[in-house]
Amino acid sequence: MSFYDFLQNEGIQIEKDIGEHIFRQGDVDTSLYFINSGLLKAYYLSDEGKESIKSFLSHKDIIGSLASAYLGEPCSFGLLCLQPTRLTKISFSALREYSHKDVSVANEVIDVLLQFSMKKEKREFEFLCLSAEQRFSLLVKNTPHLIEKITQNDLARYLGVTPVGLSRIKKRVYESDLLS
Amino acid sequence: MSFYDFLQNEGIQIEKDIGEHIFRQGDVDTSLYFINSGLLKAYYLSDEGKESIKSFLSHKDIIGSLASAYLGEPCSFGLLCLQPTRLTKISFSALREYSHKDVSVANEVIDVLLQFSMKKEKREFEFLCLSAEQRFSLLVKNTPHLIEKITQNDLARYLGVTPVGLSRIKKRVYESDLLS
DNA sequence: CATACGTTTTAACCTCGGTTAATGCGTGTT
DNA sequence: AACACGCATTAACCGAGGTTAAAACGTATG
Repeated sequence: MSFYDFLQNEGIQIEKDIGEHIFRQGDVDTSLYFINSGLLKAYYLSDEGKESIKSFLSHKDIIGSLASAYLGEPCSFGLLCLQPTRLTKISFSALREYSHKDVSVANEVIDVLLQFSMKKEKREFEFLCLSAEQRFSLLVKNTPHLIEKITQNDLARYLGVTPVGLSRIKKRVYESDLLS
Repeated sequence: MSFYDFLQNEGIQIEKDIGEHIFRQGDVDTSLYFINSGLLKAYYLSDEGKESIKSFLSHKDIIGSLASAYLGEPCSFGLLCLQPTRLTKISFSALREYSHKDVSVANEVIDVLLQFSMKKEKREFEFLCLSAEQRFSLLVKNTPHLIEKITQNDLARYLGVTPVGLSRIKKRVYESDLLS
């Protein structure tokens, strides 16, 4: 038994179109979602209406609200399709039950969580140690394909600046590129 | 068999004094450390000499470089004692071996990783969505005991501002508190 | 006591990014 | 073709925080 067998056996296939939500901020959703294809954004919405993007998700990513699945809290963020998306929905508690019975599934879950933790540590590092301009340049270097698929509004809200701010950053970066 | 049995049986007790390092940025260290007592800071040092503090660690926290333990990379941050500290050092790979043999240990590791992931997501949220002033106010509210133990220099580098900046933020916050 | 060292505050100046608003640029849609 | 709508850029103004340096505090240590 493996994690992917679990996905096959226990997962529910879901298809969503552009603009549709998987869940909304404030919902209780105790599922995890494995993305087969498409593109989504996980985003926070403040009381004042300011949107901030937590992450973009695509093929092979796994997403869900841990606080909701693990603690039963309402989701602190929403999950929205930017492209038509096929996902496999699984129950977090069912996965935990399997993990208690099956040591190899448990260890695959550990691997998933280790990958996830390292990803979050990397983002923490970027916010803590780098400027918005450095975060932008790094993103251009590391995931140029992603940048082509999303609007600059969304890219800005992912980097933690406004669209106006990102436009200025781009101008600075590309002008200094011309000199070198 | 439980995770704490593992700590007892396989762990090595370590004592360190103020100013001593557990490991330095750039080292390869494939251990995890359980903190019995004391206080540490995990911190990044940039090429230009700028320090940024990733986290403060104390009683019952677990720390280690995942990238180093899991992938064998050099540690991207260092770990330094701010108070005399007693730790239990365990081998990451030994823990992984135990997890492969013992389903209950594996599931405790899952719990540890879930807690860790939620902590990192919370910090991501704070950098992405909140101002330095809001992060400071939240820290005062949530962990007032920590603030008494560390210098304002370290607090600033944890919040992602300079000590000068934090001094201004404090002044603003306390002056607006007087009014209410 | 005197000195030295680290911490915190304050001040002056500057830079980056936020805000608002106007303009221009696609790309549908009717 | 005309219009509307969302996206991107630009400009003007503002504010938060960075930088540098000085001053005000401790609190060790000789």
